[in-house]
Parts: sequence; structure tokens; C-alpha cells
Amino acid sequence: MSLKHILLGMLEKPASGYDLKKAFEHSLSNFWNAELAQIYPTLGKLENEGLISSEMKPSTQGPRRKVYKRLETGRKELINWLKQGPIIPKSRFDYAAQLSFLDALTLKERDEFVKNLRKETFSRLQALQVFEQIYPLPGPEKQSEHFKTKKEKEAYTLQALVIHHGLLRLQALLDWCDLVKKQLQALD
Amino acid sequence: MSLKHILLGMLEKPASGYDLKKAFEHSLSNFWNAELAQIYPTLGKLENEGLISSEMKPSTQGPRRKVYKRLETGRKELINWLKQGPIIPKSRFDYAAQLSFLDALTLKERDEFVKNLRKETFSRLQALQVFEQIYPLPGPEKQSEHFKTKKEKEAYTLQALVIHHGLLRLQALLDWCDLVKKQLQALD
DNA sequence: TTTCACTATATAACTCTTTACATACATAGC
DNA sequence: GCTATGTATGTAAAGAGTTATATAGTGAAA
Repeated sequence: MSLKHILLGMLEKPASGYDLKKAFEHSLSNFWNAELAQIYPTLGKLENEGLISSEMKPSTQGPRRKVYKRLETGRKELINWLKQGPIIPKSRFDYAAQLSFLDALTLKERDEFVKNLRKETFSRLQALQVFEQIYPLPGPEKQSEHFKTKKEKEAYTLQALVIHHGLLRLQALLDWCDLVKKQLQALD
Repeated sequence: MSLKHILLGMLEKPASGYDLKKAFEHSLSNFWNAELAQIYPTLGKLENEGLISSEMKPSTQGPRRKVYKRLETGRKELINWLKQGPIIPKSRFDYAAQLSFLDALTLKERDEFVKNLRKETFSRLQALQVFEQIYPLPGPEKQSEHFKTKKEKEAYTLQALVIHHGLLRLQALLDWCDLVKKQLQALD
């Protein structure tokens, strides 16, 4: 189960289920998302397995928080997961499946379909470009003094790389939309 | 549920559950895949809903086949699904999540991780390029006489476009792997 | 003072998907 | 006769994920 390991990885610093959900809603949603209804039971399982521990803490805003902390066993489990090598999920591209059946629609409806896909893709790309400005990739300059520790620079670089994954992916999808538009027009 | 509609779309010509599974294993796996244990119950549901009908037919090889046929109600349901507009699934990129925690590994292990991701991506790209040669995109030439009917050319073009979706996607992933490699090397 | 918005945790019911298993016919090779 | 491979359909059980709902505290606006 990937979510277990993803939560384990996210618990670099102690956090509540609510905190983790917010992290998904921010930058992380580019590669994963999970609902609170899935996060809470999963944290519970991780605690039962002795990989994390919890502590109730008062909150300034609202009810008391259940803050989880990753244990050393949890860190080892995370490393084992990473050592397994990259997990490439099965492809699930609903819109591509839809496109392959698009001849069932009228010309006007087909155009509309592609236009909507392009619009949505562009909007997601723009949203990611905001993060790109916050996390530009480290250049070849010798401004390492910008980072306090090596570990800090490592974490930063990985974050920037994940954002770039989304950028390259969305740009490729945008290019594809343009190709589809061109080919559909050529069909008339 | 997307699988229902995808099977509905695939039933342009009558087919058995086994036939549909084989279609997934061939070209379609680039945007979707489903196990027989999921296909059979789903076909049963579609039949209960009156969207498709079935007929037992003898097979030359093995036991008798249950061949499903899309009904007019099924075609209308497919069209309604397409008219909803493009469905963009939630992002689930396990390997990108793994990358963001990669600082937990040694330098050698990180290199190995990226190398494996690139290798697997390249191998998938090569497999798709075989399909690209069978389904090249229609060029601007006036060789429409190559296709018997307009409907035939439409179906062909859509198929070629879906293959190109995979090509662009995998090429973008390959580019990203190279970027990751470069940035990880720069960290030492 | 009621409503809204936000923080915070949790469960129930449902849907979707995967893995494992069970059954059965046909053919080819050893 | 036995084994392997391929065709063909299905069920059971477990796991993953979504949607709906319940609860509860705080603060700010209307």
C-alpha cells in the first residue's frame, strides 16, 4: 500500500492527520491525494504496526490535536520501500479512453471536448508554475551558502524536481491537446 | 465508474470478456488495464442494466464463449458519458512520491533508483514505438483513398492519437529522469 | 445570536480493484 | 498417460479509495 509509505515519508516532522491532508492540498497533490477518511485509519494502522506513535496536544484553534511521530522502525520501513526501486503505477487516463471513442460525437462536440481538456490542463499548469517560482531548480552557481545544511539543500532539490515532474507532464499533455485539435480539424 | 463506459466503448463490435481482456493487453494498456475478475462482473452489471446483451456461442478453441453486444441504450449511455466532458483522474505517481523522500537513501542507492526508473520508462517507450510504426499519424497528403469510409479514417486517427499520447507522456518522463540524474549529481 | 468558516477527529457505507482460487475444454508434445 | 499451454468463465476475499455523515471547539461577521 503506497499511502502508508507516503504518510511515513511525510512524517519527517511530527504532524496530525489534518496537517498531512493540508500538505496534500498544497504542492503534493501533483503526485498524490488522499481524503481525511483514508488518512485517519491509515495513521491508526501505522501506529498499530509500531511504525509511528501519537500524542494528544492542545490546539490554539479548535479541539485537541493527535500528533503523530515517526519512530525508528518507521524510518527503516520507509527505506525498505525506497530500496524496492521505483513503483510505476498502471496507466489510468480516462480522457484518453474517452478520446478513442470520440467518433460517436458530432464534430462540434468533439471540438468542445478537446477545448475543455486543453483549458483544464492549462489551468493546472499555471497553478504549478506558481510553485515553480517558489522552488526554482538549483542552478550551477556556487550559492550553496543559501542553504544552512546539505540535508536542507537535498530536500529542497527533491521538492523542486517533483514540481518539475508535474510541469513536464502537463506541458506534454498540452502539446498533445494541440496535436489532437490539428488532427481532428484535418478530418473534415 | 469508468470501466463500465470503457467496456461500452470497446464493444463497437461484439466481443467476449476474454476478447476485451486481450484488447487491454495489446494497445489499450497505455491508458487503461483491467483484470478478468473485474471485467466479467462489470459486463454482468451492464447486461443487468440493459445496456448490452449476451449470447452463448461455440468456440473452436476451448469452452463456449459468452459474446456481448452493445444495445442502442448502451450507445446512448456512451454518448452521455463523452458529453460530460474530459475526465482527468487524480494524479497518482508513486515514483514521484518516492523521489521526494529519496534523501533517506545513500548516494549509490539514489543513483540506482533513477537508473531503474529511466530503464523501465525507456523500455515502455520502445514498446509503444512499435505501435507507432503500425499506426502512424495521418499526414497532410491526399491519400484518403487509403481508407474505405470516413468512419474508418476517424477511428484510425483516434487510435493513432491515443498512441501518441503515450509517446509524449513517456518522452516527458524520460526527460525528467535525465533532469533528476543531473541534479542529483550536482548535489555531491 | 445565529450563521459561517475553519480547525480537528472519526466512522459507516459504498464502490472499485486486485489477488487468489476454482472449473472446464482443447491441443500439442513428451 | 502426463504435462504444459492457451482458451474461457467465474467466485471469494481482501485491500484501497470515495462519499456521506457525526461530533466538537473557536472566532469573526452579519
